[in-house]
Order: sequence, then C-alpha cells, then structure tokens
Amino acid sequence: MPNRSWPNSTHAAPPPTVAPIGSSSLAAAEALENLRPGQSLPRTAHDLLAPRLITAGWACRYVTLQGGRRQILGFVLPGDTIGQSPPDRPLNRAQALALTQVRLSHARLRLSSDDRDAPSPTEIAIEEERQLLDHIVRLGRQTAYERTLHLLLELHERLAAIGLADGEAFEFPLTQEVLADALGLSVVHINRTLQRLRRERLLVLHHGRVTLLELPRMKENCDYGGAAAMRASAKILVTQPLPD
Amino acid sequence: MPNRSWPNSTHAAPPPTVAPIGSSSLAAAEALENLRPGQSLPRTAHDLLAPRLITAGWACRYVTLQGGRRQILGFVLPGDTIGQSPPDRPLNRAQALALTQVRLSHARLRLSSDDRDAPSPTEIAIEEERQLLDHIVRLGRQTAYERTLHLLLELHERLAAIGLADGEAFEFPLTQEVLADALGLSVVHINRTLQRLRRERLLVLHHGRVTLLELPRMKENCDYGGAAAMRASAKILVTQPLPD
DNA sequence: CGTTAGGTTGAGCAATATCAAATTCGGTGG
DNA sequence: CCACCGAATTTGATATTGCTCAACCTAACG
Repeated sequence: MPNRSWPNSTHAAPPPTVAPIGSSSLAAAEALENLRPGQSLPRTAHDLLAPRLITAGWACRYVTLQGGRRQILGFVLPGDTIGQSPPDRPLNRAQALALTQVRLSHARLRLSSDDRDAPSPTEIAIEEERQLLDHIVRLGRQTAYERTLHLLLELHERLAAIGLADGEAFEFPLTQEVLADALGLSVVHINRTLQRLRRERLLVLHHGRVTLLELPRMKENCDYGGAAAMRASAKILVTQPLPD
Repeated sequence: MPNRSWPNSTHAAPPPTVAPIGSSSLAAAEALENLRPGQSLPRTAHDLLAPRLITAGWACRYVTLQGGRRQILGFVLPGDTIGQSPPDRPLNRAQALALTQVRLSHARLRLSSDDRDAPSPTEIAIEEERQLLDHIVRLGRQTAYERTLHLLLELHERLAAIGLADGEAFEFPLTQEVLADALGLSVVHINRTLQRLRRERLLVLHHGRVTLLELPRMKENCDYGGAAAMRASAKILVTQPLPD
C-alpha cells in the first residue's frame, strides 16, 4: 500500500485553458487571485483555508502521510467555496492545492441572508459532508473499478449542476496520479482500470476531456446513489424503540 | 473486495454488561431508552436519527451496498450524541445500529448556551468531521496493519477523554466482523492482523477488553496524528455562527 | 530536436479476499 | 456437572486484486 512519493511539483507550469464559470447567480465574482497548477490555496493567519469562491479551475484538499503517501480528501470545483461555513472545521485545516489554473474570488456567499440563489454555509457543509461519506464508502468497500466509476459520476453530477458539463461530456483535467491519490490506488492500476472502462465502452477519455457513454450502466456497475441511502429521501419510518 | 453478507442479526441477544458513563458533566441524563445489540437507533418522522445522547454502550453509523457489503462510517460512544447539530446532515440520515446494549437519553446538549461543560452542536460537528477525515485517510492510504492500530488509538483517545479508559486498557465490545466493516477489510484478514499485533506485543485483547501496550510505538507504526495535520491547533474558535 | 510530464506495458510479487472447515467460548438445558 | 448450541474466532489452502519496478512511449514545449 505504501504507494510512493509524488514529485512535489511546485514548479511553474503553462496555464491550461480553463473555462470560467458562467453562472450569473454566483454574483460578486470580481476575480482577485489566480493560481497556477501546483500552487497551494491561500490560508489565513490561523492556518485555515482563506474564505474564497472558486470561479474557475479545479483544486483538491489532501493530507500527506509517512513515506510520501498522499490521500486526496475531495475535489473543489468552480462554484465551490473553501474556508466558508463554520470556522475551524477540519476540512478547512487540511492542505489544498490547485490542480489546474484556478481563479478565486473573495465573494462571501449569502452575505445578506436574502440572497436566494447562493447556498448558505449550512448547505455547503451538508454537501461537503455528503461527499465525504461517499468517499468513505468508495474507499472502504468498492473495487478499483467501482471507485473510478463512482467518482466520475459524482464529478459529472457536480459539474452538470453548475452548467460545466456538455451533456455527458466534460473537461477532466485530472492526472492519473491525482486520480490514484483520491481513490487510494496506484497510478498503474488506475491506468489499467481506465483502459478497461474504455474497452467496455463506458467512456471516452483523452485530451483532458471525458465523455460518459452509458450513464445507466455506469450507475448500475458501481451502485451509484444506492449505497449512500443518506441522500435525501424523507420517508416515514418510525422505528419505535422497544422498551428495555 | 465484495466481502459478502453479514447475517442481519436483529435477533435478541443476551444483554452484555455495559458500564454507564460516570461523567457528571453530561447532566440531564435521565435514561429514556434502552437498546439491545442489533437494534437500530431511533429515527424521526423525517427518517433522520432522533436527537439523543448516548449514556452507555457502543453504536455505529453505516451504509449498505450491493452484494451485502457494509461500510461502517464511524462509532458512537458514550457521551456522543446523534441527531444533534445542524439538522439534515447526511450523517444523521445514515443508518445506525447498537453494537452492545445501549442507553439513550433525550438530553439536548447546550440547551442553554451558558452550559459551560457540554459541547455545542458546532463542536460536535467539528469532532465528527475530524473523525470522518481520519477514516478516509485510513481507508485510502493505510495498510490493514496501520488501519487497525490507528482506529484502536482513536477509540482509546475518545474513551480516555470521557473517563472510560482504565489507563491504556478499555472495554472493547467490537466483533471482528464489525471491525472489518469499519476498516474495509475481510474478517479473516482482521483476525490475522490482530494476531500479528498480539505477537508483536503491541496489545492484549480478550474477553471484550483490550490493553494497548506501547502507545508510542503504536503511534509511530501508524503515523497517528501525523497524517491528519488538521487536528485543531490554533484555538481562536469564535464559534460565531455565520448567517444562514 | 532534446526534455519532460504524463501515460502505457510487462513481469513478478505482496496484500488481501474467498472458501471451507475447525475450534473456542459463553450460555442453556438436562 | 455435562452435553449441546450458536456466535465468534481461528486456521489452512487457494484465488484475486492491486502494488512495485523498470522500461518504454508520446505529445507538448522551448
């Protein structure tokens, strides 16, 4: 499992083209910072992630452990925020890294509590927690094949929700190494898993762009949605506790 | 990885002796419910976990997926609460199960915001999130050996914090099957891993009681604390609720 | 063109799962 | 006290999955 080092690439890299989020509902997006791939997201004096809104590009939160192992905790996509929501939450204390060129805005969500469109800190926290739970299930009880499918579906869903998906296709700037560190697998195995997915005609992937070819079959194959029964549903179920 | 079924034991079982939490700081603990091992924790009409304080016994939150696989998301120990803190959080939507006899109280924490001892909903959420992140790291980037150590250390730390640890020893009512479902491993492998830990004289485990023999070496061996650098450090914590 | 990061391949191996059959252990009933 | 029962643990054998190592390839870039 050791799964060695990853070259601590804080190097300068050519800014890949990244589509800025077009959403007009995420107002106040006066771009204030620009990060290049490999740069850390800004932090406050207390070493928390500084409150920001990502308006373009992908980032990730991660943790580093002995032996150069790295575990990616989750991805931050355009429209997502960091360092918002109740302060001092562990997620805001973890490391975070730009995976592509990233554009940040200081915009605080829901400054005025009558901003109907923007999500509230509470809603953000809920969504983040849902993602964490899904990640746990993937890592704990799914095969490499299932994990990969499951993550791709989650990313598609999130991107589609903010209008960054073109049908079943979307920009996919993740390196296989990043994918590996997110899914708890080795790069080589990720590579072979992706090959299998292509061979099975479940997706097309090249040039940093992916197309999911059969959503229904993909979802079946990885139990998408089924597992996390904690996806809202609301259903009267009065499990009345027996006495004693 | 499939890791088959677990007999859906909703059967009646002999109530094991469980030490009630002695803490006097967790007041208002008028025992209202008693669950036997295997029973589900009570839920609200909206299928959320009902707000409760666990005053004795162990429970766990979990998710079930295809093929009878189960992933345990975390353990609930005496002094912990469920269904508290911002409502409708995914954790409160997951399934939860009593692992031993469990005693529940309706006590709400921090009803009056001047209750100095009890943790606030925000503090609860923070601690829960920290546990989730640790769990992700364990599952994603640690070996079976490391995972097991890491979880034992976490449990010891939590139990010690509420006075339920007797030095480095504590009641440990978890079945190897439960351990397996928490750590994403097979029962057989958990068994062999525990044997190794015993052989290495890192712990003694029998009769539902465990003693950790060399905390420092254990912590080294699993990078305890090191990984999750997001363990609180700066204190500032102005739990000032952002506008919802 | 040389360099480089990322992707691909093959071979061998280590970690972990699966299956099936003991064995141990705490009750329980005789 | 003893025989028995089911749950939990343990064991051995074997199968799979996923890891490591070491090349090699390819496209992008200066």
